[in-house]
Amino acid sequence: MASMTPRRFAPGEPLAVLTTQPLDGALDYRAPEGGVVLGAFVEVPLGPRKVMGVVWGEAEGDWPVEKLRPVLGVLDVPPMTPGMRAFLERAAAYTLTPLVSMLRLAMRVPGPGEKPGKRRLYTLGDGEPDRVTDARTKVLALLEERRGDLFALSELADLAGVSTGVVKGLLPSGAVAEVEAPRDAPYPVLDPARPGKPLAPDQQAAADLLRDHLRTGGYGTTLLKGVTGSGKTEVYLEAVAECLSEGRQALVLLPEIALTSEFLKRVEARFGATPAEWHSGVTQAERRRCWRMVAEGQAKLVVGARSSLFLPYPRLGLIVVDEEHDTSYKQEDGVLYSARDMAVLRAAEEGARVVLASATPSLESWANVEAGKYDRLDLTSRFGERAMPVLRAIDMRAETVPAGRWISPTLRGAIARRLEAGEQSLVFLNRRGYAPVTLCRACGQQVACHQCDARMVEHRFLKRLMCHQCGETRPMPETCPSCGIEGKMAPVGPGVERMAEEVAELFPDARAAVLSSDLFGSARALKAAVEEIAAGGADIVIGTQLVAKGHNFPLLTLVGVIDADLGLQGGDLRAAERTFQLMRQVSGRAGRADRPGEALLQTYQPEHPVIRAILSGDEEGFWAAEAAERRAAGVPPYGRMAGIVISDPEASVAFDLGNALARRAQVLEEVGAEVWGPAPAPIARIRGRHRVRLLVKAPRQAPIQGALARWIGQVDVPRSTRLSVDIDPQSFL
DNA sequence: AGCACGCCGACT
DNA sequence: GTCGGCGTGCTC
Repeated sequence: MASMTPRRFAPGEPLAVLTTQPLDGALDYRAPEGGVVLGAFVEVPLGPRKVMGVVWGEAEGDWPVEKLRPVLGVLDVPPMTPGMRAFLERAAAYTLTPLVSMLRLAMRVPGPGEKPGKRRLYTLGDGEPDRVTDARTKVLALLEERRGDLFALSELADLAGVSTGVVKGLLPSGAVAEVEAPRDAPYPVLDPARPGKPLAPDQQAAADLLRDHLRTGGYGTTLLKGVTGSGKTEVYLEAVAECLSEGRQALVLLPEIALTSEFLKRVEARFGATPAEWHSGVTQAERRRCWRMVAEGQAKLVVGARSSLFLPYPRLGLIVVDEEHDTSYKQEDGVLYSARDMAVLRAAEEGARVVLASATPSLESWANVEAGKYDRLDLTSRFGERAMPVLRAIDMRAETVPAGRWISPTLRGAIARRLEAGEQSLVFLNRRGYAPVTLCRACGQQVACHQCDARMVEHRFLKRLMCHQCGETRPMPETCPSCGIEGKMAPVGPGVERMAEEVAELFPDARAAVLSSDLFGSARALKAAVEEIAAGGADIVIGTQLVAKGHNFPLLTLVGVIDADLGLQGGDLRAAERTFQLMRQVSGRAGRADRPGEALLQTYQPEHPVIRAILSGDEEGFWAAEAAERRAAGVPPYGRMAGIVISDPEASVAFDLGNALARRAQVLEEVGAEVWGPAPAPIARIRGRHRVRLLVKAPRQAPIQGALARWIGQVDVPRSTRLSVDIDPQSFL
């Protein structure tokens, strides 16, 4: 393991280098002058170019030794550890992803090999610009919004959508400041010995157990389950503290960037300093610093998105996956992986502990506990004796709601009572935009996206129609695109923006606020809005599932769910689980110490088992029933599945390949797997590419990856065609 | 991924 | 004749 002296290649000795170029595997080179160790980050010649790679092992030997070119140079960063290399290989094998794609995830950092010298970075200055132009305003607005961040020149120009000249032009007036930043400064030291918040008895017991696990050492996974407000964070921060005091590194994964700043504050309160941060919103300068300090073992705690699993920790002791059930942990484009599963894989390679935290764990984790693979810790008392909200269904069949309206008289009355009492209400609808469908009252046609097999969604706030598949927008049409008749386009169905309109009509004197991801340009703007609402800046909040994710609204005592049945449609394998989790999460937003909350679910099927399980709060019962159903059907987590999506500009090309695969399913049947399809994917066209899907279902213990690789290896994929394999798919689009 | 090579159709 | 479209193949 890590204690062994690494294999050293003498100058001129052949070795294999894995580059980030999309080649099949590693290429052979000669070790440079001075030699090189296994795992070293190197620069090698590839054709006319210089590319980065990692010394991966002994030479492959399939290329004439006399033709080998020497490694150009060794980068000034610690070599990749054996644990990291093993993790990338296992992750590649598990997800059926080329190893080089995995390596790319691990090397997504600007200039890892550059010497840590000084560089010029740019930030907001205190001067006023001598002249104001559109381009200048863009730059200043960006810097204003991201006050405190340091940008590289080209990065700043890129993000603002201007040329570098614009930024330079703002320097003399002092509106933009140039700073000579020492590159890659170490992070402030976190102090695990600082006293934490006093813990309730059940929190203390859980924290003690997690600390014990870390002291014992070795891999293991614990499911930390606790209702909203039960103090899961305080508990796992104790595990982080133990990890830090042992001199090992810890990683906390959060499902959404918008949650990081609040979390960073809690870390600072606990450990006296802010940890390293890694997600898509972090600047290049900061990414470089983080990557390097992690590699050197100086960054002890990283808070980040799923990609922070691929940072080069030399001494990883703990990975926390907060809100482990969250679907955004599944990467749905590019490399398809589940950060929750990869966290377990990485920890197993590093001999680290995993804590999966959630109020509503995934059925996968629940089943792993049942199977004895994971430990389970429960936090039962709600913090400050906060009671769980009262949950009730509103039977929509018994309510009278006019056409084009969705708030029932019962819900309306409940909101009115909260208004009188000076308390907040949340109107929840998991649908962005104004209306999900726009149709022509003359010909009945719905407006569809040109590029995708999907309806355009009206976003009245943007005054445009938007495709939720490809993001394309176009102006709201006056005349029907199908029949050309004017003035007959009509919105059908509710979205949050339309709910805001209804709320304004029903409660004209109330202050209403809409929280939907597309209404905020940045995580910062969203956070500011959330904070204002939490402080009492609105009486009625209208929100999408964004509001279910960990934000706290202390004044909120009522949650009204407009359509509790929404998630149950579509027949997705996880529809019941998702609805159950979402409803519990969103209901958990209501209530506070001195006033219990209430959650009202508008439903047309109050007798549906899922709705009844949500209302009764019988979680274990729900899971047991859901588990029994999945076991009987042989689907995850009690069976393996893989989704194969074939896409091509030509529908027939995609179908031909799908049929060719279906005909050669013998190799899959040999391991007990079945193939379904090909069939048009649920979204049959995205960005002009026709999509065909096959589903593979196999028993839980079947060696599915090898069989899939052999199966797909039998066919030739045309250049224009893309074939992706999704092991353990979460959504079936 | 890049980048060169090369094989066909519209120009000087 | 030859400029340049982008399909095909190669990189140790």
